[in-house]
Amino acid sequence: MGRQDGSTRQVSAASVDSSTAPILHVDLDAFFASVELLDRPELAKVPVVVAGKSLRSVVTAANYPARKFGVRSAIPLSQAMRLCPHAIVLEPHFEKYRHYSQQVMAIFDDMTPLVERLGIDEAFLDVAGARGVYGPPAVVAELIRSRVFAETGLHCSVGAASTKFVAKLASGRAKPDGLLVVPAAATLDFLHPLPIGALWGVGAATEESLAKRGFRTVGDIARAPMATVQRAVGDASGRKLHELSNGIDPRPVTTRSVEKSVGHEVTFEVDTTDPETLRRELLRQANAVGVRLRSGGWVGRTVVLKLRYSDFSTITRSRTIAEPTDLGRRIYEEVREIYEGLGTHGAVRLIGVRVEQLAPGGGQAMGLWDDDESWREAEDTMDAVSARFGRGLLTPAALLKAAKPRGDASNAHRIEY
DNA sequence: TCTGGGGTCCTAGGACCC
DNA sequence: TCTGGGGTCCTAGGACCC
Repeated sequence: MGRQDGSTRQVSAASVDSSTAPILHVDLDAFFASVELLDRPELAKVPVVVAGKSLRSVVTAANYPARKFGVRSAIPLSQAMRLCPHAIVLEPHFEKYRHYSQQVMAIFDDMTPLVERLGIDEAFLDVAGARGVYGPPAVVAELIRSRVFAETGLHCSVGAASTKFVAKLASGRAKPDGLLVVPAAATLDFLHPLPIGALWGVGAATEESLAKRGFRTVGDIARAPMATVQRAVGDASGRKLHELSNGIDPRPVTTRSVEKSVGHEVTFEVDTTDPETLRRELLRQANAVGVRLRSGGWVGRTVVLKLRYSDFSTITRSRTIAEPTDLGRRIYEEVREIYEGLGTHGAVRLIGVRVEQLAPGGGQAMGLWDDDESWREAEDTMDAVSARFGRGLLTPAALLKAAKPRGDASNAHRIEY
């Protein structure tokens, strides 16, 4: 606490004028790891890593003791274990994370109607209108932080600023368990010393291409002519980076946009060339995508197959169909045809199915097969029915009975709902 | 023990239409 | 007198974010 940084300060709620910083970015600290530690408080002070149990998994979260060793999200678990051999590895429990996420988001919703969720563990809040009820932004921020801890046991950090971009940077600076207010007048002093990697949309590749042209800090970008930046990274990104560097970010806090695509993908434990394995996986994923389309009330027009080979090279092949669909069966047909059209190929590391160009729709028939996948399809169907009509109306057994009469495995069936 | 799974956005080329 | 330009859709790939 009490970090000093030019004209911005990590503050207690009362000590700084936050009235020009009404955009909050709230970010839960080491979220997955923190949730796991609620059940294992004895591990709080030792390095803890959350990662899947696959040999090929990557770190999904690391607590702060683990980060001291250089362990970060998205690095391979094997690398994490080299960096920190005594780290405790815990398996993720996504249901639990969703539960805590909902609890925290409900607190946000309680403070202001202008909440923009950003994934599972962060959100933007516009609290300009909350002043009359709760006070200025810094007070609202501290209220949120204390409520989140009191009601969930989780710590979060908050950045308060005049724009979304600066608020997000500020919350990162405030971590862990802090609040950083950047008043509007302090924005450029705060931004310009930062490395260009701090800019939204500047990852490893862009950073390198900008570094080659002599850009090191956000201030360097801000002072350059926009056209120079655009030549380096393209028109759209160039304009965006130049504007962000000058503190310009007019994006409002908006309550959730619509989905644009739905997909699933899986990395095999061992690379495979077996067409049967690949087809089976495509069928499973196509069904899962269909279930999610139907439960969301969407139909999609473009079906995408994704393959990653042993050497990590990745291809996508897509097809746009005339009649949008929400049927796993239909998606599978397309994706299988695309796959068959590829001809021979090397060993496959990852396979995925995605459906794009979503539009509202649905309520069509759902396909069922009389093959080995029928049980799974029936379960998926149940999920979709439940999502629409609530649980308890039909049992999977009753559904299967309707779909698969009297041991006759030769006919395909459909059920309408 | 090299590299997950969910996404969004942008670019670039070709087809096609006017 | 052999080649323009704008707009839109489709496809493939890549960067990036959480």
